[in-house]
Parts: sequence; C-alpha cells; structure tokens
Amino acid sequence: MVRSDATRNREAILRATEELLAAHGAEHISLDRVAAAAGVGKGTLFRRFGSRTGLFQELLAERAAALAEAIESPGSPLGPGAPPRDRLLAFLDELAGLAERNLALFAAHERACAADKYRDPTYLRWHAHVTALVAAAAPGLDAAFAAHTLLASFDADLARHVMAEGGADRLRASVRGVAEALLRG
Amino acid sequence: MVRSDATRNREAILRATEELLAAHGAEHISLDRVAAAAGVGKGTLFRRFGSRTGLFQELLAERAAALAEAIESPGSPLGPGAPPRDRLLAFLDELAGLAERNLALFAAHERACAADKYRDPTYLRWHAHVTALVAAAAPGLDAAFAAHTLLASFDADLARHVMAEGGADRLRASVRGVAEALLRG
DNA sequence: AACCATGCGGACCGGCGGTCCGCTTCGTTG
DNA sequence: CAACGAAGCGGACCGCCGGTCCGCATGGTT
Repeated sequence: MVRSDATRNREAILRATEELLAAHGAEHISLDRVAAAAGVGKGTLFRRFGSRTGLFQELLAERAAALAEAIESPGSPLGPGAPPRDRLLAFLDELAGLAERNLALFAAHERACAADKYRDPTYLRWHAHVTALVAAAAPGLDAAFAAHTLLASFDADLARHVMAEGGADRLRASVRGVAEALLRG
Repeated sequence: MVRSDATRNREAILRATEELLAAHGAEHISLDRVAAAAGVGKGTLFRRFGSRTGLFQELLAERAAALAEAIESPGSPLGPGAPPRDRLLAFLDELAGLAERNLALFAAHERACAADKYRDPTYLRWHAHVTALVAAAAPGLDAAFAAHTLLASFDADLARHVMAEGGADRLRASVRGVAEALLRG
C-alpha cells in the first residue's frame, strides 16, 4: 500500500538532484536546494532517503543498475563464462565509461559517503566482483586489497584529472595498463 | 619580527589538535574545540592556519618531515643512490608505518582536504617521488597514474580496514604485493 | 461519504567553518 | 622607563547546512 504521491515525489527528487548536479557540479548541492528544485518539502526528502548519504547512494545505484545487470548476464564479455582476466578488464572499461558519464555524481557520492564508503551497496558489489576476478586471475595477490586499489582509479578527482587530458579513453588506457601489469605480475 | 606569543600559540594549537585526535579520533574535531583545548581564540587559529584544511595540512607536514628528509639523504635504502625498485618498496613500507602511527590524522586530513587533495603539498611530494620511481622501474606504465593508485593504498579507511586484521605488517605486505606485481608486469 | 494511516512541508534546531573588529600585548625607539 | 604603533588576540557574530518535528492535507479503503 504505497501511496502514489510518495513514488512521484521520490522520482521528482532524484530528477531534481540530477539536474542540480548537471548544472552546478558536485559542490553547493544542499538538500534545501534539492527539495526546492523538486517542488517538495525537506521532510519529504528525508522520509524518502533518510539522509544525504542515502540520496546519493540511491542515485548511484540507479545509474549503475545496467552495469550490475550486465555483470550477471552470460554472453557479454562482462558476464559469467568469460575468462576472469577478460571479464575484469571489460568491467573496468565499463566503469570508466560510467565514471565519465556521471563524474559529478561520483564526486557528490564520494563526499556524501566518505564517512563509511565501505558500506555503500554499489561499492560493495563492485568490490566483491573485482575481488573474485582478481583472486581467479592473479592468485598470488591479496585480492580484496588489490580490488580496493583498482577501484580507487575511479575516485572522482583522479578520474577528472586524468580525463582532463585525453577523456575517458585516456582513463581506460591508464586503468587497463595498471590492471594488466597487476595480473601479469 | 615574529611575536613570541604567535609562535607559542601556533604550537599550542598543533598540540591540542593532536590531543583531540588521539582522544576522539578524526570525528567531532571542530575548530571551536581545538581552539578551546589550546586555550586560544578561534580568530587566532584562523590567523595561523587560514582554514581547517590548512591546519591539518600543516600537522601532516610536520609528521611527515622525517620521511621527507630520509627520501633525500643518501645512504638509506630510501635515499638517492639505491635502485628505484628498492627505493620505492622501502618508501611504501615507511609510509605504512607513518599511516599506522597517524591513522586519525590521516583520516582527518583526508576529510579536510577532500575538496582538492591533489594540491596538498605533502601529497604532491609523495606523488612526485613515487611517479619518478615508477617511471624508472616500470617504463611501460602511466607512472603518474600508477603513483596515484599506489598512494591510494594509504587511504585512512582502507588502511584501518586492512590493519584491523594484521596491523601495519599486514598493510605493508599487501601494499608490497601490489607494488611488486605492478613493477614486474 | 466518512475515516484514518500515510505522507507532506517548512519552521525550527544545534553546530559548523569562517569573519570582524575593538581591545591587548609585544618589542622597539628615544 | 615611557610611550607608541604594529602585530596579534579572542569571542561574538554570521550564513549555511543536515536533520527533526508535528500540525495538517491527501489518497485509498470500506
């Protein structure tokens, strides 16, 4: 028994957040502004998302949904069945694209989740995935640790810095270079 | 013509910050508290350090001074003269020790400098050092990028997480594993 | 049409980083 | 020692923010 206005408002808030991110970058996005832009009271925002952290976590989860699905569906180089090494490289490639298309969101999400980023559901999913692939492809390493350092490549500031000279392809190439070296070693 | 009370207060503020970090961790360290603990007005704190960011940057610089010196003095495995690979591994080992001894400071510094961490003088020094060594020891890589990912190993949350099971030695081992694999690749 | 759980909104709160300015202190000068 | 100006001090003050609260509106059900 979910009221229709509730889901409508939820959507309005997510869309307003996207608009503000696109318009002003990750900075100066206060929840008052988001609520105002969504045409909604602040209380509504907090009822729906619990906190600033929750809002950006949900928005990131939404943007990452397609990737999450691709990971689990056989057939693509991302999905089960492909050799772990290829799967890992394909996943990192895809993540670079996601970072490029959602740079402001990545930045805002980082800021909002800085307190305990290792509890963010999206990050946890990515980390589990990368850890498993690293463990399969490079048995000598501390896979969980290596996964964290690989994912650190997509830190918003680092990604922006790298993409400033060469765009997402440059980021993809650099990440791939590091990942291949790691797996080879 | 630097007034004596100015330097005395500067010192009092740095020591008070350390005490609060030791007592309460990186959280809940407001500048009001720091000023009060130092027995100093808030205005004084801001005159000395400019901002929250400045305070933690200076404190980190102080704690990192010995390491900065070791890097440049010949003779030790850290210093010029040693083979780049050994120098890099020795440096990362040392950084793990620094992270262990200053975990709360690392965390507070990260939070305070999150906005533009790539302008922090200490980070820049470390990054330049690691980049040069990576470039010398693994010519195929994007050295600057690899340096960022290596330094990401010392993210306070990651370091805490890893050290929770095995202490600084575990962190050292994991970092060394990744670094060796990277250089070998 | 009547009822009430669900949800709404925005005034309100505590606390924060940072500023400002009247007052104090230091150290120099004669 | 006296006196003076620059350098420094401190804490009241500001604007903003994340988060809470509660009287009121609304939507779905009977």
